[in-house]
Amino acid sequence: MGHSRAEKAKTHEKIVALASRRFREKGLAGIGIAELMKEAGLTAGGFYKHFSSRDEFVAEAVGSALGGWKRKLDAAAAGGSRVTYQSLVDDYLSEAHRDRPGTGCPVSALAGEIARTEKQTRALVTQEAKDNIELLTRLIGEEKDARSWAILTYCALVGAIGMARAVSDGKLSREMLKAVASQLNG
Amino acid sequence: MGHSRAEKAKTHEKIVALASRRFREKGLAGIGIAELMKEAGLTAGGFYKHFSSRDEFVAEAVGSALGGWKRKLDAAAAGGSRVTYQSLVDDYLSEAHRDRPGTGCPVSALAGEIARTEKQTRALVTQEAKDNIELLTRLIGEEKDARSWAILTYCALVGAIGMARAVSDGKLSREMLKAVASQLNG
DNA sequence: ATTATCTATAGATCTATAGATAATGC
DNA sequence: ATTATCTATAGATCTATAGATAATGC
Repeated sequence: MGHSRAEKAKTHEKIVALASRRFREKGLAGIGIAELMKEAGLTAGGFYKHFSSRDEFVAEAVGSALGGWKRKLDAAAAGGSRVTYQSLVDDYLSEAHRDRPGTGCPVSALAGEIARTEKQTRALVTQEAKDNIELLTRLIGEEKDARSWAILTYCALVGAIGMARAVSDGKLSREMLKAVASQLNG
Repeated sequence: MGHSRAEKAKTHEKIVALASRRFREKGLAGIGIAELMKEAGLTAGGFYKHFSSRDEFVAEAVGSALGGWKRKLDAAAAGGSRVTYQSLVDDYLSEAHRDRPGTGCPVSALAGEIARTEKQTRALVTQEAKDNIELLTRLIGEEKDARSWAILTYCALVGAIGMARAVSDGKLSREMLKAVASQLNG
């Protein structure tokens, strides 16, 4: 029975981090509180001392997934390794990203389900979309319809990973990733 | 208590058609058998005389949604009203389509969840994707990378509708539909 | 006689809560 | 004394099945 307030904060963070991964892997309805708490090494009963309801919890976990993804992008952009439009497109459309939804872009994994959640969660995705479109617009640079092309890029990336995960034909899946990357990188 | 074999077939079709719509609206896990049967004017008990399990039923309902969507496209292509690349893009990216997932493209509504189903259902989506890519390739015509651009188009369409439904900002949602349409139509 | 649907219910699972236990922190 | 977690459980819901009812179809 862990106990100090500091430990409670750690426990809280651990549950949310685990959920942000599992929800991306199994869907927002694909895993229950009991299973999540068990995986976190806890019992189900303690859950409601951390979260007031499942819905509020889902919103926090999705927020954490979005925040983590954004931090990943920002860190890459800030770090020595220069992020370019092309490197971003290529990394996003990699087979590694396709095969690891749990640590990948939360929007591509959950957009369909998020569209059906209450406004609170959708507002988080809205901010994420705005940030990503602005980042892409900056990376594209000069051209006068840069923002418009950035939006096409973002939608194509999200759609391509979603489709590449949904089809059962590995060859078609790879072709999709390659074709979208090559057309975007032009 | 309806009764003849002909009526049973009708009942079967009615349940599947309703489910193909509700699943697109509420997600594959968003509605249960009891509620579906009630909406169809039946009781839950009869369900398993029509389907051997929920999973098999979901596969059939998704198949029906995909088949219906394909028939819609084929009918439009065959009918007097000429389908062009541009008309297809514009119709797909309409606000009407965004706001009516139940009768819209099943892939944009369910790709994320289908990626997590067994192979049977994913094989259906694979065929749908192949057909749609070929249709788009034909519509694009001459250019030597027509197929590659068709794949980009398909992924962008699916991604744009998914994103436009997920964000809570109506202005951003509309901007996405417009931007993707204008970039694709060149 | 057969069978399509209905009534009733078993058994599993899921969210949520109440109260017990064992730490922390005044 | 307070509180973080655990044990136990209520109540709802969900999939699936067994047996009854009321039609069809030989």
